[in-house]
Amino acid sequence: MRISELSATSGVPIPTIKYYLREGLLPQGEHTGATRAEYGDTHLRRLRLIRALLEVGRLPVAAIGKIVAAVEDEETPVHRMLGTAHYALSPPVETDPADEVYGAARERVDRLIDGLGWQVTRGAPTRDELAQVLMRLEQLGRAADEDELRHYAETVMGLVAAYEMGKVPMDGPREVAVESLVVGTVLYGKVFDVLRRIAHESASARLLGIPPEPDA
Amino acid sequence: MRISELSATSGVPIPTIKYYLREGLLPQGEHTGATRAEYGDTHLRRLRLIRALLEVGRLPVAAIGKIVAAVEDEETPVHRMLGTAHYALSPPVETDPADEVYGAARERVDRLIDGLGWQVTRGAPTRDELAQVLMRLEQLGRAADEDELRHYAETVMGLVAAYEMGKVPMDGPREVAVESLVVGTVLYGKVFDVLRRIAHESASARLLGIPPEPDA
DNA sequence: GTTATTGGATACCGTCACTATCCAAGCGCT
DNA sequence: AGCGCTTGGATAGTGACGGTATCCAATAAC
Repeated sequence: MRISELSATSGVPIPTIKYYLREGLLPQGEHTGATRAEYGDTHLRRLRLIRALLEVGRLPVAAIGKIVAAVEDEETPVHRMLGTAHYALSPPVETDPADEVYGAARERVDRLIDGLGWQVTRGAPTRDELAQVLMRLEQLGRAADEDELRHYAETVMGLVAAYEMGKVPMDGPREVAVESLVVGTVLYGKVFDVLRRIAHESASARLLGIPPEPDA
Repeated sequence: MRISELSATSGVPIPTIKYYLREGLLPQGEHTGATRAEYGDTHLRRLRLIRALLEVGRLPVAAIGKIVAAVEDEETPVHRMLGTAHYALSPPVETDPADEVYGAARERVDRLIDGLGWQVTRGAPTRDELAQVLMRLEQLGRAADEDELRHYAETVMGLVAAYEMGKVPMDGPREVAVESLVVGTVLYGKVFDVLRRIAHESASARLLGIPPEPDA
């Protein structure tokens, strides 16, 4: 497959593909001459992954680059690789660590995780991410109830996560494992988010007694 | 409160506050003279809302503008207002409606919602949003199982949404209702998302038999 | 009267994800 | 061999977005 064909099949313009190649998101094609290179199914698949992470997950190109780098470095053990990929999904949280309000929120997060008995690194960026949101909620007068959080975490998220992780093929080739993990995290994350918003609309309509739309 | 004080208390730079005023995200202060205006708690609160939606929810400024406009237009009935706010939370999905693969995904979404008996407008952007994600999942060979989706939707999302909607004070002033709805949708959405990713890490560590970190 | 601040208008900036343009080197067809 | 078209590679430009920076005349406060 030449680049023009790759572009046609994927729907991604050639200059954009070149850009991804430059940024290292997409591996180089197999050179068959000074001005010719051959692309295969891996490239098509990778391209679809990139687009999904960009458009659905709204991940920055740099983060996708990190994920890809972790996959391609054969030295990295699998669990480190999964960690890298996973952490690249957290947007960098810029908060003054000396901020008191933030510190309190962060402590609540640590307590929550410890209380659940979950095995999560101290330095996980997700801890800060969650603390950040809890802080905002407090500032807006809608602080989250700690027991409620714990309840949702154990009855819902724990099960969901365990189920999803079970689907990741750990024994196959490493890039399959990461791709599976990342796709699961990002795309199913979106699925849950949208389902929740759809459910909101329905609940709202019911609550306000809005008559259902007649069938078109 | 003058603008400098508003800036100091909120941590938002003065030029940025001016920018929000220009864009209509923040209502004008009460003019007490040609070169003086007074800001109150409403402004501080609104400012925090804006920052939360921007930084946590990553909503575009234009979307926040729409939400604010819906609140401020007293003509709009409450359920319309909630709808506007809610729909502003969906990023515009640009997909060729003639695309066959997409059409199939969209049908699955409609079937799912009908099957659940949920009351959701035909034109809801969330339907397209979900269809889009399902399509991507298919393209990546990780198509969602329809029964599984239905299961999660009814046992988890339905309950969560009904619970959260119950917290929105419908009888108070309208802007309180919208703010509550929006904050709930966006910030708790993030809470769930992050909790899920944290749970993932824990599940992954367990699955791979990574020893827990010693306490620091 | 002097100094500092304000509201308001306008122009500019940095990041990000592309796009556009060029170019020389082939490839393939005649 | 001649010729047009595509390719890889390099470099520069673009448009959207969320701010910043600068200026200004009109005051308010001392």
